[in-house]
Amino acid sequence: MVNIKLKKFNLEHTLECGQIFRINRLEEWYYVNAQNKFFKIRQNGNELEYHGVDKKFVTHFFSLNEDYSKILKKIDRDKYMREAIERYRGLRILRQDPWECLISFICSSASNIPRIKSILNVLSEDFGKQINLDKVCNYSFPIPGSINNYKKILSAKTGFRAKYIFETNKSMNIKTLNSFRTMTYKSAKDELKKLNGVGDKVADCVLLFSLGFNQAFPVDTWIKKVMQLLYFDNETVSNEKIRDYALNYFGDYAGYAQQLLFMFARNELRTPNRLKLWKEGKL
DNA sequence: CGTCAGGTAGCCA
DNA sequence: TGGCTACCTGAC
Repeated sequence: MVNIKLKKFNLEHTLECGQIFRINRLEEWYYVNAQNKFFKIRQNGNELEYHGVDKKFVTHFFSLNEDYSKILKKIDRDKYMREAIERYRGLRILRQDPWECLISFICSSASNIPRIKSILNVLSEDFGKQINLDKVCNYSFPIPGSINNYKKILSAKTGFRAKYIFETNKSMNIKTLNSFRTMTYKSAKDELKKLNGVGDKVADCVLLFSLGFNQAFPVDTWIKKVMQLLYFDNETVSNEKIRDYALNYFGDYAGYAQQLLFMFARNELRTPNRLKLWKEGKL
């Protein structure tokens, strides 16, 4: 059991903001597959209850040892961010396993969440190890080197991503991934982008969600829309320009700003019209 | 049936 | 650099 103020952590926002795919909600419990673990966790006010992992794991995995107030203070730059913070307060960046995160986001390109989930589950069933919790059967994410059957990868409905997964499985390992942690943001990103199937967006996701680069600012379609509207007078600008602007504007914790804005844009401003109305204060 | 979805590689100016 | 387009697949 962990006690943490609701204002400083929100399990639902943290797990449902798209940074992790292998989660399942069953009534008030979240069943989570991550880092070789299969555990369940729920939040009741200021209390976190969990089975299958210990306090040390939970504290680390959910970044509970980060100074949340300090982070919010740094990104709270304007009325837009303030509103995103108010609505999704308690959202934290997870500390995921870099390998699992890398493969997951390679799978995410030009896809959607249900499909990504399905691919990752099939890959785990085919190449991972069985783990049980409460008689619920599940599979750990396959370790580097073990996703080595191209036909099986393809039959997980990975499509054109199959070759990226197959190649990455051959060339990448945990040690190399971990060595990126001590590099500069730019060097680490360049290294990741050497992998086929890894571009700016996927690299930034891996850097932010698993390698500790809190300044990484993944630019996807939602972030692009909301950033253009709020900070570029609704003009079309390149992803690179958006990223540079965000890094400069939000600073060391730009990644937290990205997640909050992403949630806000995706959940509440689905249509461009709503987005515009919101900016004009008419929502 | 076309379009589109949390992108990227490859090609060309 | 900047601007295309094809790419697996499945849900509208």
